[in-house]
Amino acid sequence: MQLDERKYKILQAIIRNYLETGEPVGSRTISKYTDLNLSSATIRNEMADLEELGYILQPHTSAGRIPSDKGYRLYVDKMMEEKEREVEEMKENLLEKEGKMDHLLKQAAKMLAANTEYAAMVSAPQYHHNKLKFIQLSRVDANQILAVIVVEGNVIKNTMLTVEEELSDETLLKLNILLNTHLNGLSLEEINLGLISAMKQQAGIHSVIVADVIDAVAEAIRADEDLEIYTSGTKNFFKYPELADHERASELITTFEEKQLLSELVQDNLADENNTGIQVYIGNETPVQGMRDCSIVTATYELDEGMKGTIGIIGPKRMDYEKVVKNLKLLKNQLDDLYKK
Amino acid sequence: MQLDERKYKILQAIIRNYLETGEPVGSRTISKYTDLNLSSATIRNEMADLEELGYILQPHTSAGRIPSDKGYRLYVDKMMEEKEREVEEMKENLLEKEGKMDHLLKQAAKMLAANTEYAAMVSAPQYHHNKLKFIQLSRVDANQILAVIVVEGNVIKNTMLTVEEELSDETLLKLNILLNTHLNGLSLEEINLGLISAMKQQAGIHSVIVADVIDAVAEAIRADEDLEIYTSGTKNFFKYPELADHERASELITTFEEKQLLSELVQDNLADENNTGIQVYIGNETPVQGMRDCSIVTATYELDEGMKGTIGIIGPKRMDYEKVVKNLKLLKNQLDDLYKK
DNA sequence: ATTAGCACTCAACTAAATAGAGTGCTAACA
DNA sequence: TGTTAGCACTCTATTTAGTTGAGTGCTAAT
Repeated sequence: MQLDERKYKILQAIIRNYLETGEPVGSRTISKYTDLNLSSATIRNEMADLEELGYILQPHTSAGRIPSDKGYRLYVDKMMEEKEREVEEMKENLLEKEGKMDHLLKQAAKMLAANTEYAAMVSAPQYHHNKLKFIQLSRVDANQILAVIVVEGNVIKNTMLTVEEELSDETLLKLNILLNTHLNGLSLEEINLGLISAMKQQAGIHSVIVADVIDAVAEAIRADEDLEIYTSGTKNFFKYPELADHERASELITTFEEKQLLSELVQDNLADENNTGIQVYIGNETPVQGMRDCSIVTATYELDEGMKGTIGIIGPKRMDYEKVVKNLKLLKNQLDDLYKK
Repeated sequence: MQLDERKYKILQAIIRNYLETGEPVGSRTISKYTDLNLSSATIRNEMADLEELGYILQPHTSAGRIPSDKGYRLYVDKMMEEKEREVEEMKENLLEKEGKMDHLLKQAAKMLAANTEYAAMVSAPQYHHNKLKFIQLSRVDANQILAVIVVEGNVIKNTMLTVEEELSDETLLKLNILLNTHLNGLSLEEINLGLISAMKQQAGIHSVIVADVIDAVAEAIRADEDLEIYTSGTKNFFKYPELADHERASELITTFEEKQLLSELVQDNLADENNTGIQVYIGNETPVQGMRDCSIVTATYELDEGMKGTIGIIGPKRMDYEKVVKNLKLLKNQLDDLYKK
């Protein structure tokens, strides 16, 4: 049996209707809803076929049909093609003031959640393949040295170092020069043991400081572990009865709050080199445990200098994919353009 | 009518029992539960009195009694006196590694939530009455200057300034000296308009940079707006049926997620000078809208150099106050001692 | 002052009845 | 051959009535 045009139209009608109501949809509804001018009996026959093909299923014998994951998948794939061009031009300016990055991203998450009425997440950009730009040691107290490390993309990291002996201005200057001449422009991979020991040798009795600074540098460049994820719109889970029973809601909200699992999702997304566009995970396709009853739609944005992050929407399987995709594309464009202006 | 010893014992028994079960408790239960050796009829009489006094109430005519806010209040006040000394000695070391502050606080929130089985919040310390310790301008790029500002308590703030003309090393050094000599050791209040204009004059054509730096300083010292609050244990709301119906849960979780209102709670708490210990808000006493059905228990911790923060538990009114107070005191002590070691 | 006893109340549960949405199948129709 | 009307059937959801049981207030006896 093949999925012909009419069958797809019926499937689409079922899905659209189910998206709205959240209730299983029956043959009579479709018969009236569509402009196919078919009786409910004919629809029933077609629905039996669609069920056999695995696109829809019945919660129980005498209920209407609901879309299966496979059904959603087909629908989404077709829809994505259509929407591709629609977003191209609508690049209004939603992001008011270019405040600090974290405020901005928090704001973005909030906006996404508000616009879509689903739960939203925004990951801070990951700094991949980054190079050291600048190091500065300054004396703050007699025994405290502040190390400021600036990495490509203007990521700044501060570390306070405690030193035993008091350092003279001259020594400090020397160390600054030593660090900058050796390390500037290098990536994490390029700072090898040979280089480090050479530097330590030159630093003489101050090699401890050099070691500390290098540790800090490593941490600043890596910055993997504290991948920040901003979430918003948790309450929207309650809008969809199929997610809102205690068991499920509790699990969902925990997953959403802990962010550990979301973080893995983001990592996967970013690791996938050829993933440039929108990613849709339906039901069991999701890599996130505890969100099997949801759909997740993500997009990857890229700032200047190879900083990549992920934005995403989490909602019921019957989410309004069109709206969600539109919103994500919009925000993705916003973020992509952010550093180009 | 007076609240005598016996009446209080019955009230206490009612509350204890209600804390456990969450169900209205009847006279017969109390008659057996306590060692007062009174019949249920007698208890009934006393309960009628207690209700008249406003300490307990009936959800409906033929149900048992539940504590009113006033009842909880009395119970908590008495309990607090008793528990005061008990915590004094138990200062185990729960906080493993002294990582960065934010990790530690996140951890603390998690631990609180896990231990108490309620929702927990931990605010990052506020830096009140803080003084400027150190300023450093460094050139990163041709047109980019990095300003590092260190405030008492080693709070560090970075700002990237973009400059029109390229600055020479010499100019930069001059500006550094200018800023440090004028501003170091001053608090926000002490940096007045006269001082600022004097500095601008000395800076000559570079007065724009001075202004920018001063703005950054103001922000660094204030740091009010981005009061960080870490939360954990949202899912615990679901453990208590009286909080878990959709309407309420949705509201609660939003409040908890948005943190705006929590932030106000923290501010109030910190502003209250003579609030050194544990604060308990029962039901309508809470300053946080949308948590009228909850109790909130908070404690204020204080790090070195006048940095204060708040930790708190949010749960149903029938929360296990004893456990909560114990846990909060413990964590408070941990945090208080953190910088003394 | 305390208590046993009784009539009364009311939420919560149970079981049966009913309604209604939806299906599959069959036979008739174009 | 594809479409449709019609009917018997299924199954959930809702309603209704009846039952249970915990708990109360009041009264009269101890």
